[in-house]
Amino acid sequence: MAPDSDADPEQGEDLDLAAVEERAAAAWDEQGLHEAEPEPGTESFFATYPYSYMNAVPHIGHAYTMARTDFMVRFQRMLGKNTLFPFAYHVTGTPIVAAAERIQEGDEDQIDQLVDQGIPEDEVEDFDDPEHWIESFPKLWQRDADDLGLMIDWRRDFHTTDLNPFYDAFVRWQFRQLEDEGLVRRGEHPVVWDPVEGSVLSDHDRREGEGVSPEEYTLIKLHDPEGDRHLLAATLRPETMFGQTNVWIDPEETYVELEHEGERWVVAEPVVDAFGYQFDPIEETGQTWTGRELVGLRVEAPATDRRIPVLPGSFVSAEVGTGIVTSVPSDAPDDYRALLDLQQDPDRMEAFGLDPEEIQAIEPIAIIDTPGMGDLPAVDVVAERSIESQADRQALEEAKEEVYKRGFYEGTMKPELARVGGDPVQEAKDTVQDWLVAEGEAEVFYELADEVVSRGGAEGVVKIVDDQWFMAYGDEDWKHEVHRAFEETIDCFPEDVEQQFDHVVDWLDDWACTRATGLGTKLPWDDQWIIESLSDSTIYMAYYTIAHLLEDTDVEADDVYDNDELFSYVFLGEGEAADATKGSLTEDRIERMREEFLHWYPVDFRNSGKDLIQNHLTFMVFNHVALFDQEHWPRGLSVNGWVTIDGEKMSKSKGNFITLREALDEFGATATRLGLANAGEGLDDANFDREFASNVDRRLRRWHEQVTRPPEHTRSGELTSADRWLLARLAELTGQARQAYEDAMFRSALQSAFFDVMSAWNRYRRRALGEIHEDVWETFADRAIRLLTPIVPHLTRHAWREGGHEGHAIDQAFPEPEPPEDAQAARAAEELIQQVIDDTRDIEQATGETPDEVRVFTAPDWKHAIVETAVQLEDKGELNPGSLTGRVMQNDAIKQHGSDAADFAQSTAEKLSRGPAPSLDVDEPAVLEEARTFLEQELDCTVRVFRAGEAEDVEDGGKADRAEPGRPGIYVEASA
RNA sequence: GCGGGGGUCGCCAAGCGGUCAACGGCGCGAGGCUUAGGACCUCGUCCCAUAGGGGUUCGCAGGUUCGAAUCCUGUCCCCCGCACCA
Repeated sequence: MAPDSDADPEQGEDLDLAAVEERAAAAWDEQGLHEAEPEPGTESFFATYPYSYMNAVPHIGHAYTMARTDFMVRFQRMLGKNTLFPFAYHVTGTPIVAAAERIQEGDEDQIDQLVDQGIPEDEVEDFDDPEHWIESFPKLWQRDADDLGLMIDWRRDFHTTDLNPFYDAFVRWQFRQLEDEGLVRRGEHPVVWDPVEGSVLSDHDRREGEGVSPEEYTLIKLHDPEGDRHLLAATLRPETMFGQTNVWIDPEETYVELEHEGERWVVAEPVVDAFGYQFDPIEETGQTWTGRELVGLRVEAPATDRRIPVLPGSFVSAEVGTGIVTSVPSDAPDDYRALLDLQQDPDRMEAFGLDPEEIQAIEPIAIIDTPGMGDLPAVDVVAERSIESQADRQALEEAKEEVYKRGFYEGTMKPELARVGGDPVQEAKDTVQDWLVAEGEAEVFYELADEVVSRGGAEGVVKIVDDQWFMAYGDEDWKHEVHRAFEETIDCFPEDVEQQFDHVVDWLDDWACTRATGLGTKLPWDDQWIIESLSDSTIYMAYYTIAHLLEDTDVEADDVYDNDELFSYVFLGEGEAADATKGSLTEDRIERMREEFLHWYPVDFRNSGKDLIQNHLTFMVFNHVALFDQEHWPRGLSVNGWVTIDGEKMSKSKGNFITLREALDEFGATATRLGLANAGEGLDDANFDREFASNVDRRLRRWHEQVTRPPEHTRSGELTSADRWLLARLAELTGQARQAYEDAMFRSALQSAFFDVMSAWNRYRRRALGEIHEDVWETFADRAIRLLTPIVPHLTRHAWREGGHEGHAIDQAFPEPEPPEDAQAARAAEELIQQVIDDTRDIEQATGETPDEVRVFTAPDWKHAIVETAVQLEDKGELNPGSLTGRVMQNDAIKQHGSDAADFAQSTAEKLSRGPAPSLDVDEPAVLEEARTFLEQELDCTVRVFRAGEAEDVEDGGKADRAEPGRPGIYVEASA
């Protein structure tokens, strides 16, 4: 299409937005607008959006985040920067594989999901192969992103995992680098395990228990000296071990003996399997007991110097922990209530052969000080809540919650306790656990907080793997460098999130960075592991700079694979290009990559949803800091909230889930973009208002008409005060819009660039009585188009060309404010006019009369003189009623007004100390006289303007005396 | 509990020491335009008021200040995160 062939085929017709969008997209394509090439000597702006996972099409939330990135890119382009906005496809991990499996199985839910996303039913079966997802979804993303008008350079796209040998090579290089720096470490890790499949049971493979993860228990070894074995009691609160008074077992349960590394352990029978996954080797000795048989045993408990008895507790369940509970009646309501139950039941004691005297003697031991609670919180809470029995499960759960929370977060250990006396409970917990484990008095054990069932129907268990790889994000030196990056190189949008990042950096610990299953890149030095999805995507923005020079070129993958010299040279400047040359990979080509990287890097703006603060965005900074020179650390991180639809959270069940495709089909690109800009800004959840998106169309048409069609009545020559006012206002709005765009506050930008510009224009047209100055209109149209271009580029391109300009709106410079020289006076004049209108309307409203004639009396010179003096005094900080009165009374022209002058001085001094001074450089009579016709139109009556003191012959109702600078006296004459 | 962010005129939402009865949008009311409706434009939309004013407001209670929606303290409530999940 020739550049001019679209010159307004529908001029005079209704604006056909869809056609406008289509032509703009075609023209940009033709122009190669989206294809970013390094331009030496030009400042670059590299913006990215975290590539999305290719198991679904983009929805309106993705669109929000992507559009914001695009707004910024286009704005920066208009500032003259060379911009790059690339995109890629994330396919690492298990979801795609799992979903493909479900299609194979004919899973209806999964099929429906695909159909809901717009996949034709007869194509659904093709999605039984993960690679089909990887081929299909990127196309849909590309289609929708293009239709939304994102300025993406698709030549640089790619997908992750070893299905893409080039990216695979890049990630392998990255991990070898990290490994060299000692930042990838190996350790133990509890995982949820599918015992049937013999593999990790990831969230996506679960039928039940999504999101459930292992909980850490401490197994306390309660030594039975008689039998030289240990009863293993499971607890979440090892720090309370100082308060043990007894042990609870379920008398109806079977207990078995296990042997592990020479020790004999006793646990309830149902938990034996779980032990098999966490303790290796472990064997059953064949010895078993009923719980009843264990009652009365006396065991030695760690952290106490007493032998404590094993007692029957009906609340004990083998479903939780080990079926053995160590009893801390001071802090555990369950334990205390069970103790009371037993103590109050002589028959039961007798039935179990217990000595009532001994049982009665058991008392809770105070171990924790909690502000606002007694020494024995469990005792207090059981009494307060009148809990009558250990069988009252719900009341006890609530009581436990209350006591645990308060104790854990606010309590401190009693000072007399060994090792942890005086410590906060939160710290003591770890201290005691470490101590007991080190002494061999306890073991760590994991259990699932809730049931997990695999899609195959197997019940998930916890398994300890001992060869898990971690990113060492817990490393203090590394954290320190990351903090420095936030201080020195990174700007956060909005600024507040920097504190959140700091916090995340502080609490972040080592991150399990490999998985046993799913798609991904194999860990280079241990290929049974696959690098997980958050770890293979931390520095890939660098890969964008060269992706198009590797993929879909004649470069052979083999020449890149494990060619670490290549990446080290391109990204780090290490070595020489010649070192990395290999086969198809020529030195020229390598230099070209280096040039691209140096031109584009670092990332200037990375925009994502706020959910990525605590993982991806932080990881990204960690990895950049570890690998790159400081000059290539990220520069800008931008975060936005979630998108709600018409004020409600988007969800499939509510039926308000909108894909980007649906939005585009319903509203078109322009209204969708405007709706997204209007949806929100900052961290708050944004609201995509469908009504706005469909109604904004009308506003756009009107906008379009006004910026493209010259007004009917124009004039030229001298500028009037109305003209100057509009120019001043446009300058002001330009400044505001510019600042808002810079800060990624796009709703504010839209407010200034669109709504406020239009409302200023409306006022101007009335104010100018329909006689529009042709230069002013030109300026208005030019500003309106440019200011809005980052948000609705299709429409502004069209408007720009209709205005007879060459090229694209997007190629124009973003305007500078450039206020006219007399802007201040122009605005003050307009304020004066509006003041008269407002005051008159107030009077009308108060009196209920409709005026026939309004007489406006401007303040006399002597009042101006007083205000002027007041301003001078204020500037010197000497303004008060006395000083002002004294000063002005030295002036004979003022003094002759006697007490009127004194009173006015008094009130002026008071007013100025509170608010701003009225503008004194307005020739009020002239301004009002010039605006008289306008005033008459607005007030719908005759308006006459007088200088105070020059109108003795008209009735002024005493209002002429009221006149003040900036606030003329007004007399309303009404018939009726 | 910890970290972050909030509670503003029916709804959404700006403001974050004086220019604030408090921007803007939606909704609602009135007028203009129009054959009518819609769209558009204007005015109004806490209470009182026949003169541009007064009163009471910005979760609640105190406080600092000549002056507070804005600062401080306390208190109640809401949202997000506290991970190994993409």
